[in-house]
Amino acid sequence: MAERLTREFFARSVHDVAPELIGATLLVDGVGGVIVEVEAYDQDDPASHSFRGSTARTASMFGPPGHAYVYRSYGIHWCLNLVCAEAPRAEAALVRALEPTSGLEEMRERRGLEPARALCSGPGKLCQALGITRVLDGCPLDEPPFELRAREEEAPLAVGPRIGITQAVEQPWRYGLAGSPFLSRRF
DNA sequence: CAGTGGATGCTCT
DNA sequence: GAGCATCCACTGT
Repeated sequence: MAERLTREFFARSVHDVAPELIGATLLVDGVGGVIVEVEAYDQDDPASHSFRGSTARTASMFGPPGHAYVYRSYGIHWCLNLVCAEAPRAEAALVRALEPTSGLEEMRERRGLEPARALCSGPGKLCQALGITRVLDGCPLDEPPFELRAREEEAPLAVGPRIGITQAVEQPWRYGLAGSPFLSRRF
């Protein structure tokens, strides 16, 4: 059985943690799958929510590592981040896509009938499929309802620029499982 | 296919 | 009151 990811794993630079998350398993109440795409955001990054300091919305990104930072995007979607680095650093990895492996029926109930490759292929989609909302903002990742397990083997990485941002567009801080059909977009 | 625009709510200026 | 770390439906090839 793969090792559980604890606070110590996340208490490092997001630029070290993010690529190691590819291939890890993320479950919420037993529903989820294998992480195939993440993006790194650090505090010196104009595209990061932590760039302009702590606010009510971003407080959990400034909290201890190994916790969730959940925010609403475009008024409609929820997005899940895994908080990295020790305070006062504020870094996080945005989980952008999963390969669904567990609880497919529940995901389809939440998102409607879809092929497996479309259930979690985007940050808003996977939060809907896993039932992630603001309720989980600030919750520890090593306790229920979360279950987070390390990858069993090193994963072939794809790297590229991040998606949907207007600042620091050129930084290659998007990581994916090379060749996976479950990505939000091809690299 | 690719490209466009609407929905929607909350934060910050 | 603008602007979003998005998604989907709709258009036109």
